[in-house]
Amino acid sequence: MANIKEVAHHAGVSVASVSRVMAGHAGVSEATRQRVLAAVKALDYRPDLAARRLRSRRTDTIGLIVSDIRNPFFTEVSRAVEDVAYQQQWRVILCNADENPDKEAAYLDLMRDENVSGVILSPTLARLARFRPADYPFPVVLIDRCERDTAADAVVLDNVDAAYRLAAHLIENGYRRIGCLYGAVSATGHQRQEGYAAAMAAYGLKPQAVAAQATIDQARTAARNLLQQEPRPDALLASSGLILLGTTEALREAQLRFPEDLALAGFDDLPWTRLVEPAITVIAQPTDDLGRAAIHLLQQRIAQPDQAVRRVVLRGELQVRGSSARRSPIRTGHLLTAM
Amino acid sequence: MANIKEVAHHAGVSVASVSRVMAGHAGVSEATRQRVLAAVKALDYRPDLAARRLRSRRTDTIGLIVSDIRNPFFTEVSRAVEDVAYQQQWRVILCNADENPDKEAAYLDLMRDENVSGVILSPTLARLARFRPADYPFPVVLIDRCERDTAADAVVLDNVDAAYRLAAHLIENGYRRIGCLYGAVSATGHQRQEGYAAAMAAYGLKPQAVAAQATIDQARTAARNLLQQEPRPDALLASSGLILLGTTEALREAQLRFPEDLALAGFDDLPWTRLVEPAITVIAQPTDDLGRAAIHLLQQRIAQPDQAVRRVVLRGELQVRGSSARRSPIRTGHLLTAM
DNA sequence: CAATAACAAGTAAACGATTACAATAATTAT
DNA sequence: ATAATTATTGTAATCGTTTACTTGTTATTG
Repeated sequence: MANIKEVAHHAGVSVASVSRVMAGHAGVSEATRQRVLAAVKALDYRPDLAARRLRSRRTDTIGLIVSDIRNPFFTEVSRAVEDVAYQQQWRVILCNADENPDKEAAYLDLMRDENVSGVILSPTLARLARFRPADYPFPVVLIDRCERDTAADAVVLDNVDAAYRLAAHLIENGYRRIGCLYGAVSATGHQRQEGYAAAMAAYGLKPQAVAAQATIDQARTAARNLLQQEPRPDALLASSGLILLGTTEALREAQLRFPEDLALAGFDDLPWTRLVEPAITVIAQPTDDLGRAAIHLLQQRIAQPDQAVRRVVLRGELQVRGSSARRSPIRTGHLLTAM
Repeated sequence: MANIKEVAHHAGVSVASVSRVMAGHAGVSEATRQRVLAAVKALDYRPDLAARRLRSRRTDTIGLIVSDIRNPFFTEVSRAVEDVAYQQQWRVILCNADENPDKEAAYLDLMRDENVSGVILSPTLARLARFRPADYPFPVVLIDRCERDTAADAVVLDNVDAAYRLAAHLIENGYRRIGCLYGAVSATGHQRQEGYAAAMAAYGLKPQAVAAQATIDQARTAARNLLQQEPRPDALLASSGLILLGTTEALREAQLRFPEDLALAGFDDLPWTRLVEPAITVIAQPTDDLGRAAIHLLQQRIAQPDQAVRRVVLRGELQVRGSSARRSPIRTGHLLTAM
């Protein structure tokens, strides 16, 4: 592979001129620009990124640390992030921390080693609790998870609001003993549980929330337990796509039909929620917007390290489907007038 | 951040010794090793990767180019690849080529710029047709797609065999007019169609295959068309998870029940295939093994550039479920005796 | 027309590691 | 005890860029 010296020699100019042309800098005449470009083409020259990064001290690389790319929510988000990044000639290093604080720490160290320009992070509960941007040698934008008092750039769903609306929808459709399965290991799960509890309280109902790991298997087990309760819940709210999946499996297993035996609703508008019969009522998350907003925030922070901290809060969209269909009119009517 | 010089000075040794200790090379006494380690700790030193890569001319980075990470098959594979890679201190650059040859070419150029140690590639049809490892400045391992005569390292499913078994299963369960929806843009789709056609031929049945883009929307449209045919197929075989999803949507839309109105079977054992009722018969792909095998092949190729070309062929596992349940005994008995 | 500004192009010093080679010290062999 | 060998350590060149600074030209201005 040709290097900058050979190109310079071939074009009859100095290496500085070649560098300037490659970087698109001003201060180079059209004539030399053309000669350089010709030489570049003739020699099939491409600047060496390692050398460039060493000298310029910038990598144009960002880290994306999520819990697990197999979680459809993160799959979508990462795709959005990568699309924007590559369009702007940035590289993305994707890492799966598996909600494991040690792994998360290891990946953050790796980001330091790579001298990344910035990181988009979906933090574990432990890290989020004491998160301060100043503790990191690079800009960080949080996604999906953020507490009310977190002083950091972040892009999140309004989880409390979304869960509130989802629970309120169930209540208004006549359900009373609504159980909630929420993710124990993330701030998001807690906030959704909070929104659910608030809705229950607003309608004078007793909440019954059960924490579960955000995996299909754990959710299935947790749902099984909830279904053993006496009296059995008449509706179930799942705080994420994976938990909804596990919960639905538990219902199938117990041969319970929705909405006849109990209603079902959850988060994340995944294709399969429209395939089961009846289709499942969900809160759709704007994953694409979320990913794009995150990388844009990051870019702005990189450009202006001292700008004020920003938080982008996105609204989830309630998709009403058959799984939460209105209950027998007798009870429903009663509630609606009581409101 | 401290650099190697400062560490050397702090430890009272030369930079060479520090470098040797960091690289874990032999030829350094235990005494100096300890002094260096102490200095490293004291100064919180981490070697600069850009400098190391520039000088050593190796990046310990691999590229992973797939069509779309949102395709669950690739989501799983990439997760497996990343797990193995990070364990060995390698970096992964993930790229989505969207079955677009131009994008694919752009990403391969990027791999060259990054001077990657190797690439794991799921090639477009166009590239695969004239694929020669020697055309690339880095080792390449193909995944998911590979022709019989491709002279390159590859890890693939035995697609023809898997599709044959899936089709044979339908036939043996009494179905006759079996339609096949296969991915038009990938070698995999074609091979699965081939296996399907072979099975149909073996049983003296007329194949009816329809090509579709491997997206949910396109598959739904294609399935609609197939369902319009007279006489209507009595079974449908979908050549990938996404196509199966779109096909299932089309069935729901047309209010057709499986297996009563027609049987259904496909590829990829995704969680939702067990959630619909009845559950769907599928070929499960060993995505984890596939990812691991790919990165291991790549490592061996990097270590021994001249070793013989290898192909790893994995077997899909048939998961029989309700969607392909045996048809009315009259016809079935007839066929089984005829075998 | 001289003085000054504006612009183009070149020179050479970084950036922070690795590594070939030389030099020295410590062992072992004779 | 000396030579030969081996194990450590240090010196300095090198990887391929970017960029501050210098020099040389050309255009502008009073």
